[in-house]
Amino acid sequence: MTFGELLREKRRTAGVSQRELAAGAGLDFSYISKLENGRIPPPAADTVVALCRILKIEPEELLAACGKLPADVQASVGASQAAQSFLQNASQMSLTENEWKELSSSLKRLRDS
Amino acid sequence: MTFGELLREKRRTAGVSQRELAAGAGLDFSYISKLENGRIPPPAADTVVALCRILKIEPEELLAACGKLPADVQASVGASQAAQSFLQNASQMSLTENEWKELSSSLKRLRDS
DNA sequence: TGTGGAGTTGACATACAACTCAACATTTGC
DNA sequence: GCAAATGTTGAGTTGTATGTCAACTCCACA
Repeated sequence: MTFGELLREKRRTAGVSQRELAAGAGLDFSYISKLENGRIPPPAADTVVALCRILKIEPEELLAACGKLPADVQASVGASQAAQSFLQNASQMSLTENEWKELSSSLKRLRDS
Repeated sequence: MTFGELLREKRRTAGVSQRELAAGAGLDFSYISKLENGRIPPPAADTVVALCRILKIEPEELLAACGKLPADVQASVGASQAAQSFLQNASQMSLTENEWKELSSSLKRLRDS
């Protein structure tokens, strides 16, 4: 499932036209068309988030489909040395989705307890 | 401590000239000078890693000083939906260095046990 | 049939990242 | 004190990201 195919599916499900989606996100409608048809690479991560806001969906799935991190996440994670180490290890381990979910639980426990 | 100041310190500690460092990493020596003096923004993450290889140091500290993630890390983490969720939560929580280290322990336990 | 909504396409624009090159200045070893 | 090593600076280059604009097509339907 490419980014474009996914975007088209989500947009149709939301029942909006390319023009409506583009206007909501402050983009040109022709740009949406080219994205959906894979004519150009996926947009900037922050643009993906803006599109998801209009489509009223969580951005994770679309972000994952284009392999990008939102700018704020990138900044906060990139600035920490321990986070850099963590991510390098995680990257080398090729974690499964379930393993990432386990880490999310560990994350929650950090502050809950 | 800016990226440039840190780079200069690490380079001096390693006892190499700007020209030697640049040659090892396949760069122009004038580029190193400008980086050290903060005349230009930090280089691409992969270039930082290349510099660290020449300086024989671990890349995390320099990477953190410029807030960037290596391309391979970015790709592997960005492609996972669960990793996207994890990082968005982690980002919002503004984790301390120690908390990131705790998560590294959790990461290790995932596969050890 | 012709009009309006929806989508597609090609050409172009703009900005920034990530450098190089050539010239000059400064420092250091002897 | 001077030659070689080292460092600094300004201008220019190249590529990629991230789009816009104008022109077009296609289709439903009144």
